[in-house]
Amino acid sequence: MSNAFGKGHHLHLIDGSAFIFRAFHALPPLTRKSDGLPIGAVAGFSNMLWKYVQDAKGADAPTHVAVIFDHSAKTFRNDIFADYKANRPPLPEELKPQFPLTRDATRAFNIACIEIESYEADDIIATLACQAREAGGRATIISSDKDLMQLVGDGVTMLDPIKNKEIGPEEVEEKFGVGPDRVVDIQALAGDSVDNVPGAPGIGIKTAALLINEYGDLENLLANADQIKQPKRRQTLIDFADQIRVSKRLVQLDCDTPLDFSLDSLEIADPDPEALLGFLTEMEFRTLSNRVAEKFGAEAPAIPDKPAASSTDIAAGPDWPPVDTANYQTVTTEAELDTWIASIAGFGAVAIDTETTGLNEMTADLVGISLCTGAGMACYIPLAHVSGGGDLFDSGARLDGQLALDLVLAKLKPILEDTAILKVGHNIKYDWKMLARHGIRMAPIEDTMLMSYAMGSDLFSHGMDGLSERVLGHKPMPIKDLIGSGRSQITFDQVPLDKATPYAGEDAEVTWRLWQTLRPQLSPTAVTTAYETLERPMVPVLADMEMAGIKVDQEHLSRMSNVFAQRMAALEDEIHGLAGAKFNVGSPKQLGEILFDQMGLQGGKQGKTGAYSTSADVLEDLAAEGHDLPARVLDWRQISKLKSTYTDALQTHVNADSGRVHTSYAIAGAQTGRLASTEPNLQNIPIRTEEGRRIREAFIATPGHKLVSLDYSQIELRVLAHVADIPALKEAFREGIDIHAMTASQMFGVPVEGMDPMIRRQAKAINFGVIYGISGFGLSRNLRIPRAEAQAFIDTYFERFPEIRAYMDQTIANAKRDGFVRTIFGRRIPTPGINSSGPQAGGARRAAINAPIQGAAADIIRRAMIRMPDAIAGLPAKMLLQVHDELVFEVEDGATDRLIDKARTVMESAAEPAVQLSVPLVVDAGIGNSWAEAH
DNA sequence: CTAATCACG
DNA sequence: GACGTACGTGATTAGC
Repeated sequence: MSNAFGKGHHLHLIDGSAFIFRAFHALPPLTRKSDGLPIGAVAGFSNMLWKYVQDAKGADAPTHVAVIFDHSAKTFRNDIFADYKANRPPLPEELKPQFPLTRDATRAFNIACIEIESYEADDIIATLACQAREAGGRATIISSDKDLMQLVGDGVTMLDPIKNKEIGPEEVEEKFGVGPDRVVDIQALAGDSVDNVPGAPGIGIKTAALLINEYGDLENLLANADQIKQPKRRQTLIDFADQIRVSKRLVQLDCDTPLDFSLDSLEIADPDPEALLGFLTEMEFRTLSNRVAEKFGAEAPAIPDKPAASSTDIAAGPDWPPVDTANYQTVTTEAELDTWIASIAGFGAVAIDTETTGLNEMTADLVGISLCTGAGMACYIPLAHVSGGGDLFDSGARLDGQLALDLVLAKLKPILEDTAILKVGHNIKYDWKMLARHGIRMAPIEDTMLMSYAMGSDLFSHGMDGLSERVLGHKPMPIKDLIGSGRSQITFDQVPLDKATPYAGEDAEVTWRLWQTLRPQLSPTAVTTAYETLERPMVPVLADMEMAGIKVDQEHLSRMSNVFAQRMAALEDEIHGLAGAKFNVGSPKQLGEILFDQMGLQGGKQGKTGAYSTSADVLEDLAAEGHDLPARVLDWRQISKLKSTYTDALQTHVNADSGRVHTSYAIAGAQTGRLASTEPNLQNIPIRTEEGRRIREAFIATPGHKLVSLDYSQIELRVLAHVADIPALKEAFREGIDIHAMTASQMFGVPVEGMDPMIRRQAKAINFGVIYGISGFGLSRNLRIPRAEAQAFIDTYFERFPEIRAYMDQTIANAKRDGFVRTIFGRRIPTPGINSSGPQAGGARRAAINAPIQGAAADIIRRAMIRMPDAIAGLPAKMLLQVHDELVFEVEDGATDRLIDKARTVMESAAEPAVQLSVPLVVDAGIGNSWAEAH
């Protein structure tokens, strides 16, 4: 088919830019392993081209093909209208270096690659489509861009590559309400916010279609605009006629782009396997090169699956062999240990992992330590292994041949505390605490879990096994293989050494490799500062807080449990009486059946499971209608919750040695940068009800001490005022005005003095709603007011504080562009699902709006906590707890005022010097013998 | 092991 | 124009 393009020929025109952006947003931020070059969009683009090449054979196969790109942002349309496409967000940094590579990819596939200065891809596509048509052939535009739809018809069709659906004249008419030949008229009228085509204000596609169908075309419409019946519409068309004509010139695609090649040069040709595989190998696309090689019957190119040496003194080794767990040394002599110590000192860094008898660092015992200084260079130092269960007589006896724990720790201590030697761990807080219990305070440290967290990838969890599998392509042996699970589970000290050494050594080596791999990626993802100032320094601070624990009055809890038990029994009797039957009050299923089936109360089925909802909301509504049973169930549930989750459970967490409760904080637990508290969770101790607040009386200071609580006042609203730059809000915070009253005053025009508490409550709900990405529905439910009323509140709010809207729009745009948002301190927070459609999209948007606010507040208190130990070093005081915006200290009786003074200063200036907030931070303080008194 | 519920900021 | 609906957590219990 080498004759000139004409009848029987079929030209495919691929919208290259659309492919690139789709690839960029569809894929996680992949980087080339050898040098960290961002490569995700190129990878996706190449995959799409490969798929295209595979599919483009068959009945309706193209004879000619080209991929068309935009050359640069500035085009001749900017001469027509300076602001054309002016509100496009800037290109993501990671994407920029990928543009030239997508051209290389196109050429590697042996497909014509076309771009022309000062013309858009759309112009070139239009011109080529025209030429194909005039030559008597056909053209298919592979794109879903609505701007190209005007070209459809008469031998030209479009193909939506996502839905794999053809777009013909019918589909165009469905979208625009007119045929392809009038699409530009519609676009000229309706404008386009994405491309910043102004159009006519207040006229959308629907109205435009109505008008064009009535008047035939745009010129006729404008000429007869004075006959339009609707006065506003008439005036708009008369006033904005010029702007509409300019808009038409912006959207109109002509067939006169100067081309220096002919259609014939676009004739399809098979790719040259060598060139294609060369390109894919250079990009290090393993899967795709294998596929391509298989197709061509060529040998799959070798792509090293190891990262290259990073810019560090410590050689990573250019060619890591696969992890080999068979040859790790079991260190059992002093000489061996000394050799390792000398080697670590020489390397200047060591990956370390501790093996223990349990998951709780406060109660587990140290069993052994593994170390790694490079690929294949790992050892395990057993310290407290015992003989296994196999031998009844010997079981539980300490195994011979192990070095003494005290000796090993004494020898390791200088290395582990040497400021010139890095200690690398995965979740190193655990190991830090294990060693701190033996008097070793490791420094300096690195934590690969926190590196992964700081990078803010939503691709995988930050646990070592998952991270290793995905980052290193290596699946570590599961701990279950050694200790089993369930009833027959043993502790690590019972694991025989020939199994313990490979396992423990592997953990250290994987940690080492993760460190070598992740650390060079901190900088390209611009999270080095976040990692170094917000994550890593938290480790020793939290470890100290967790080890300190808080004193709990166990008898107080026990007494409360007894009281609660009696009240629950009484309530159960009453409930059974009201129901006329005995049932498990704690079973939502049984309760639902009693309420809605037996008693016939109103309240529909909910959710996928078809079960009735018996949530507090539902029960409260029923109680308000005067039903006693749901009211009693609500009482029962409150007591039951307090008993089972707090008064009972807390007692079991009192440490036998310290008599205190030691929580554990997850640094990488929450997406937003907040901490999470577990075992027990001390961040959700009741306070909102009088009943629950009494549980806080059980958290007490040790004799001669007080508990001091300092909490940030309205920190999230202050952060919002700063990041969204809302003058009215900032002013109020600077003046120290009641912020909710101010909001109410602004919205409802009432004076702050003598304000109705009801009005203030509504304003408060709106203020919080804004932080969460408010909706009329949500607010109406929260305030129990009609939806329309709630929506009116929100409208007024946005009118009074227009900056909020701008902030929200900007944040969502950033999230869509990058797949993450950042706090003002540089923390990166992933926004998964932000580019999805469907019901989850709304949730993703609200999360994206909330993340920089909640995250910045989390950053601020982290910064305060990190500085706190030094700031209060001279005082007889310990920091014990963090509850998101509150810090709790235990302080000697005479030092409370000095502590408050120091701690408050640190907290109120915590944002500085990184960020100079435009609102003051205010910290309230309280002192008491119990947490209830102090808060 | 998941869903429902409810405790906190 | 419809559709679903406040953000972030952890612990407990029921029930498959």
